[in-house]
Amino acid sequence: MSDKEKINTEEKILEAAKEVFTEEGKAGTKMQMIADRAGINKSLLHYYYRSKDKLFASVFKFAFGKMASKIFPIFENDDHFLTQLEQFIENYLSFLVKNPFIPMFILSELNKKHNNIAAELIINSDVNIDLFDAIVKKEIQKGTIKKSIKAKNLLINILTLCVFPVIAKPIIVPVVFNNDSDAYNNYMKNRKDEIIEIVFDMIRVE
Amino acid sequence: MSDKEKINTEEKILEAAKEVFTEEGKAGTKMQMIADRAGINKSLLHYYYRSKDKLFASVFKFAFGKMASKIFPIFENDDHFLTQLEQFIENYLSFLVKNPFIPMFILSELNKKHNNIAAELIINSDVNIDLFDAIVKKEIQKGTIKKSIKAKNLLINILTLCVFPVIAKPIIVPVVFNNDSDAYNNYMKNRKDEIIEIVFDMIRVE
DNA sequence: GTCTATAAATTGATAGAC
DNA sequence: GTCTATCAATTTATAGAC
Repeated sequence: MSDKEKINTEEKILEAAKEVFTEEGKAGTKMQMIADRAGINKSLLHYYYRSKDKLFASVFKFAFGKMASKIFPIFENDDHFLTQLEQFIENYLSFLVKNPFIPMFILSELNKKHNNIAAELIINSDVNIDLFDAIVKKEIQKGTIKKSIKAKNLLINILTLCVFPVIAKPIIVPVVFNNDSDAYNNYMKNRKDEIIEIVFDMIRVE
Repeated sequence: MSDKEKINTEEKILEAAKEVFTEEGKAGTKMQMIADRAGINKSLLHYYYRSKDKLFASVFKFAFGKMASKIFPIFENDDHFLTQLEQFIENYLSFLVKNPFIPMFILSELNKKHNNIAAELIINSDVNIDLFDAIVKKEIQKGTIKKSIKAKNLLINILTLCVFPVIAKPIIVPVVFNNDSDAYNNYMKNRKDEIIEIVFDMIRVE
């Protein structure tokens, strides 16, 4: 059999594994579910990925990498800081709405005591906030944002405001919007402008 | 054997189940773990709670109830709205820091497609935001807060700012604070004042 | 590479002695 | 009420035919 088809099967497995793991979590995922979703035999999962742990590691690594890639390179262009901020929030929110299970999956697995695999992958990643730190410092010197702003706090607040309404959807829809999904969707449609207003108020020079 | 000891065993099981379920999730929890944590025989779990599903339902109900009880009655006194807001944020944050796994547990289980038990318990609960809605409306009429404030959005934003830094701790500590736990703890110590400043800025009449 | 068959271990749940 | 023993089902993983 050709190399091309080998790649296809391996890819099919990984795609199916991404779906099932992110939807059901590591412990809730069974190898049979992944095989069914990929439309192949269960044995092939082991042929390509050896064990459930190794397949999970691949999926978690991908999910965290995708999340990080959406967050960290966004301030690498030369636009005005406020423009960058606005672009980031729009871009990140749209990513989250399209991939609502990824942040929940990452946070949930990291909070489990019996999942060292996930925690170690984070520690061994080279993700950091040095770039964002430097940009904020520069903007403060330029006088475009409030002097008391701390980069770490600002970043956490921005991510907070974007992520939470997505992962809390199953509780917001019934409790806040009386099971009216359209009301929630409409709320999320306006969320970008709301976040931008809040964040701009945070950093505005007084 | 006396009624008193019966209650003690049943309680011991429930306490152990709360710990294990919230830490490891439903699928990640094994009945043996709960028995070990409670210091009793595995069979007793079934004697008192019939099945894993029923025990999970008890724990989820408790967790959601505890969370709701911390959120919703706080605006039922006659204090000034801003004072109530400040008290709520302080109270809720301190609850979250003491019970960091409860919000993650609730959100994680609700986001799983194969967990109808959790979703149904939410739908059948009578939690709603009518009271908070009414209070915000009244404050707008009194002119103490901005006219354009929407109660639903305000509530989501407040909860967002409180909950996220707690559930995202395992990612904030390594990525934002370079594995410096003390820096994170210090950040959380100042979090109350930071949230209050943000929220007051949101609702301030211009 | 892909399948069937099956091993080996785990786990939820029950029976029955005390 | 609490324990030991055990069942039955599930699930990860491997062996071996094609």
